[in-house]
Amino acid sequence: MKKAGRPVIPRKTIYRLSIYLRCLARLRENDIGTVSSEALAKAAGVKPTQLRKDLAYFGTFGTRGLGYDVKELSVKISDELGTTSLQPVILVGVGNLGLALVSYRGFEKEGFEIVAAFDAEPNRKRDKQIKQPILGMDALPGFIREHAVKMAILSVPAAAAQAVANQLIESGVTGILNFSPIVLAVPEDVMVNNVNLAIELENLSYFIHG
Amino acid sequence: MKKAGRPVIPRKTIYRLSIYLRCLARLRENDIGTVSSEALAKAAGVKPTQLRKDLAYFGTFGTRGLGYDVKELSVKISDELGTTSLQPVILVGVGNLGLALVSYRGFEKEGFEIVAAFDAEPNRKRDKQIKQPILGMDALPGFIREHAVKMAILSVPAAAAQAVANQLIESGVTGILNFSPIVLAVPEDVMVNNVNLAIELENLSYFIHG
DNA sequence: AAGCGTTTGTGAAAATATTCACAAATTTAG
DNA sequence: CTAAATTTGTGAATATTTTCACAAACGCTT
Ligand SMILES: NC(=O)c1ccc[n+]([C@@H]2O[C@H](COP(=O)([O-])OP(=O)(O)OC[C@H]3O[C@@H](n4cnc5c(N)ncnc54)[C@H](O)[C@@H]3O)[C@@H](O)[C@H]2O)c1
Ligand SMILES: NC(=O)c1ccc[n+]([C@@H]2O[C@H](COP(=O)([O-])OP(=O)(O)OC[C@H]3O[C@@H](n4cnc5c(N)ncnc54)[C@H](O)[C@@H]3O)[C@@H](O)[C@H]2O)c1
Repeated sequence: MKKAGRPVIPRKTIYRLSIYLRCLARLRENDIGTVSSEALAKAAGVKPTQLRKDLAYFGTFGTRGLGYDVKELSVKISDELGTTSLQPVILVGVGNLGLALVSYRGFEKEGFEIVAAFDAEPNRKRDKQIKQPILGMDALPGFIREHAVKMAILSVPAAAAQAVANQLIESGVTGILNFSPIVLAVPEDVMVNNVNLAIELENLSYFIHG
Repeated sequence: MKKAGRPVIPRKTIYRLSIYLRCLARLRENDIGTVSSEALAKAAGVKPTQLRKDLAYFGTFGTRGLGYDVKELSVKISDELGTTSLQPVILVGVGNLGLALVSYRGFEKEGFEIVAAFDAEPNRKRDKQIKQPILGMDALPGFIREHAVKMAILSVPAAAAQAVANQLIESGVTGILNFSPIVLAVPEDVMVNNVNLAIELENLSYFIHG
């Protein structure tokens, strides 16, 4: 679960490293060679000391008096996050949301590729204009094992989510990005990241009202 | 920004209250009248003490020896979150993702209604089978003011996100659910919740690999 | 090559968040 | 009605995360 022989890096730090990586990418696009912790932190929406502390968990990359080399820091963070090679991901549930996700071309440049989609009714969905194959659920276990897929996006209705999650885990998936509005019960060696849009709205609503 | 005259409730607690509310809803569907902190915490994926501590921020609702009344606790949490009345939300950017969100019928039962959608090219989108009107960006400021809209879902391309956010804020929006993969710069009385799917995948990837 | 200005890296301190431990309240069984 | 069994609510203890404060390191200018 954790990188062996290395300090345990807090979950929140890992999350922020992803943000830094995206800010650095934009600096690179603008041909900016070096950046100070102050400038990068501002772009990422955090405090400079937090940025430096985050980086300190896995190395020292800056030059005092100057700042960080944009390209070098990008590579170091990528290395740490393990996003240097393209990772295969599958998606289950090609409905309204699933289709939008499968069509999205933005994941590839961030290191992920949705290699196949699965649905209980694959034939109804086959006419869609997407490059991935849409397969039936019977093909799921074989595909996962054959392609050594470790991550899945789950966008089926809430009522089906736990059952589908069980199938995924059974076949070897250990990371699930769950869009259905329920809390999945999973073994502790499986990690679930929930994206619950109603909760995000509710949260916003609470904090913006007096 | 905060509820006046009440204790400050941590952001993470507010987030979990939303989760408890959804677990309670499912208990209600199953006609379960009371629940212990242990059972509810298990359903929500947290520890019982944390659940009790979270509730303690804004009241005491349980009966010792018995647990919580499911219906009563639901109402109390809803009250606290302010989700007792339907809130209007607008969406800007009716592309692949935006269309899925606008079509989604699940928000209403959670207290939110997407009342209108906006796009730079509304006419190209008008053939879609959705109940909301799709309007041009020129109609945005008027609509926001007229309907006193406070929250917006932003699903435009990254390159347009900051400019659109500025327009929203200018017109009176104070809460933005941002799907574009950039960090928005906003005044401090405006709150942004980011949903960045690539980061969620990256995060999963980190923790599942050894 | 010396001095100045800048910016990093990091222990220590402060702030937050979680968990523990247990008294108090209440139900249930007898 | 009493005693045993539960389960809450919460102060105190831990753990985690963020922020502070400043010495050390480096580039740049002269
Ligand atoms: N669409 C949104 O904007 C949105 C927003 C928030 C949350 N969600 C959640 O995301 C999930 C998907 O939403 P949606 O709007 O795309 O729903 P949808 O009904 O459009 O699509 C669900 C898809 O899952 C497939 N499916 C159903 N049972 C299955 C099973 N057992 N195995 C495999 N596939 C199965 C269906 O055939 C369908 O294609 C839901 O849980 C929903 O609550 C969606
Ligand atoms: N589709 C996905 O699954 C997905 C996943 C992760 C992130 N995102 C992010 O969500 C956002 C939307 O993604 P998408 O796939 O729906 O993109 P899209 O290109 O399909 O849709 C974008 C829509 O925004 C409209 N638009 C463009 N500029 C505008 C402006 N200035 N004002 C108003 N409307 C404007 C376009 O007309 C289009 O309808 C992007 O930022 C993308 O990076 C999408």
